[in-house]
Amino acid sequence: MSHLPQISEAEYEVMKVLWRYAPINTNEVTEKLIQTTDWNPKTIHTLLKRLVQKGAATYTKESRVFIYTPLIKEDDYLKKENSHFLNRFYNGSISGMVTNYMNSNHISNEDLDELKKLLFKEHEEET
Amino acid sequence: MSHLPQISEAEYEVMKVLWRYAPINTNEVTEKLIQTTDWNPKTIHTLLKRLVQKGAATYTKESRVFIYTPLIKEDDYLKKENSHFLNRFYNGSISGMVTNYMNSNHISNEDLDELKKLLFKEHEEET
DNA sequence: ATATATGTATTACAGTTGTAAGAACAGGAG
DNA sequence: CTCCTGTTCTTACAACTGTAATACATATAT
Repeated sequence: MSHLPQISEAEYEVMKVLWRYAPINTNEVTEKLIQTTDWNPKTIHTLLKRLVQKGAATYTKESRVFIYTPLIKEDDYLKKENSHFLNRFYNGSISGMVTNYMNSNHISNEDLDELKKLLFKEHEEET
Repeated sequence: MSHLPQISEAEYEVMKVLWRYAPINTNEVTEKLIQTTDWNPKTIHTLLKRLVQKGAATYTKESRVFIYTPLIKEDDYLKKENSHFLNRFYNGSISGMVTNYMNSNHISNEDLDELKKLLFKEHEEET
């Protein structure tokens, strides 16, 4: 998978649609996105085109219509963004991030329980 | 504190120096940064200037030399970036982020222990 | 065959960012 | 008082982004 292209924030919104619904054509992508954004369809077309240029997605032609498929995996991309974020702000330490988050933001009980479950599971695996 | 200015990645590196060492003059900032980056001093000067323009920092003149001080708090900024990151990639859920991280990246034992400590503490407080 | 409509391709344009170079200015040396 | 040197200020410029508008091409209906 060599190295992932850099995807802007708006482009990422488009990628989320591709990851969830691909193969999906231009109009369908547009429909999905105008439900969650206020973007002009032309804008969405531009973003799709840029994603193809960057190698993040590709398409096949179904007569005159383009049908898009992502070329990079969501997990790989998230992994990259995680690392980048943690390195930038927390010197790579996820516990540093969680510490700061728990101190500065309100953490919901659901989130807290979920975290505990995660760690208990991990703990059992180790034992 | 109204709303925090948007700080680019390179500018953030400069802010870290200001947060740690302010009040600090141009040359001192430059010295610190050329140890950790390969930036030209001119580049650092530009970044300092942009931070002032954006309202992220300010300076006083000591004869011809500028002495910088941050105007925004590191914690506030981190909090903003945390939220932004979690909303963008994990729908605001920190447990989602930790889940993904634990599945995709190797987590060190130190980090894991640290996380557990954090959660146990929180747990005791609740009980 | 041709017009129409609907998709795609090209072009636009300002703001941000990375990365500096060059110009201008002021304080200290002589 | 003048010049040098170190500081700051102005300008540069391309890539990336957000946000589209306009132009072009082609499948389908008539």
